[in-house]
Amino acid sequence: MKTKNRYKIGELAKLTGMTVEAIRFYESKNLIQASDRLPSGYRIFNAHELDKLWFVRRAKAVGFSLDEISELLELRLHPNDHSCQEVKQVTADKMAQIQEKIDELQSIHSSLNTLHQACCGGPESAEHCTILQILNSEAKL
Amino acid sequence: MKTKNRYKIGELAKLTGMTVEAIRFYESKNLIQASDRLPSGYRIFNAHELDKLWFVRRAKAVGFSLDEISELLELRLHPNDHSCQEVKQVTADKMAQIQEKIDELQSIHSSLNTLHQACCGGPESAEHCTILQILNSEAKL
DNA sequence: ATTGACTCTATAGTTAGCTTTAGAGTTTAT
DNA sequence: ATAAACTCTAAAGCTAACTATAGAGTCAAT
Repeated sequence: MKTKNRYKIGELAKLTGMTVEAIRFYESKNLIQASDRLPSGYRIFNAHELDKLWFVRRAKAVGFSLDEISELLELRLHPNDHSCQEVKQVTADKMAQIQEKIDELQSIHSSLNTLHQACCGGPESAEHCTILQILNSEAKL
Repeated sequence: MKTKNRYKIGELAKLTGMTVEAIRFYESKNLIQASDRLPSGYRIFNAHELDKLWFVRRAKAVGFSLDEISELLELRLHPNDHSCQEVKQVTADKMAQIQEKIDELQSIHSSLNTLHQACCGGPESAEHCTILQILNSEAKL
């Protein structure tokens, strides 16, 4: 089964839940590129660009700016050592940054969970009553 | 050892790495509150407000809006079932949302790691060369 | 063949989250 | 006691990331 490979901008919008205008905006920022144009000027996008749009959505949801997303999308192995060193460096930096975000999210998640459990008569309900108090008391462990 | 409990706005700024103006802005949005004012009008913040500022910083870094952060900060157990149900609901929703973010971050992290390893002669360097290709190939596993 | 849905470019407007500016008073270190 | 550093309010300005508007052309279904 072959997957479709020519999408008009409105189709992309429906598939990704973005607006047509947002997609044109991302194109103007070079996050994606129309793979073709009809004689009328209509943009045509291929499946690869659709994948990129999904990536943009996901990366945005976790707090990356469009500039950072652009950097991630442009990361690619090249067959020479110069760019290889660059990729090693950038990936290492980004991974560290992402790991920090994961850690933050996990501690917020765990605080929310404590709050959730303490609801309606959990054993901690007397001592802990806000996210901050939980974050602080957990930090002391 | 008692921890300090009266901070002027400039001290908070130094401690948290925020600007004085940003802190006043957060106060204007009710994310934090001055616990006191000097006769001169100078704001005085206590240690609890300092903790809140740190929370704001961390939550912002993982993509929460100030409105969402405000919601999280206001979450607290109350001694009646009505608000308890609300807290249960809100915490459950936020936890699910956070878990999604963690999953996104982990898949991006793992793609970056593959890219990182493939650099300079890793075994995958021939097949995979961008984040997207890695994300896609991993999705197929 | 025509009409309704879609797309184009260009430009202006919007919202969130700050930053800057201006002018005036306050604190603190010498 | 005075100057440097800090703080105040109010209002305007800025950047990122869109959204909306206008006017014109295009496509698809009847």
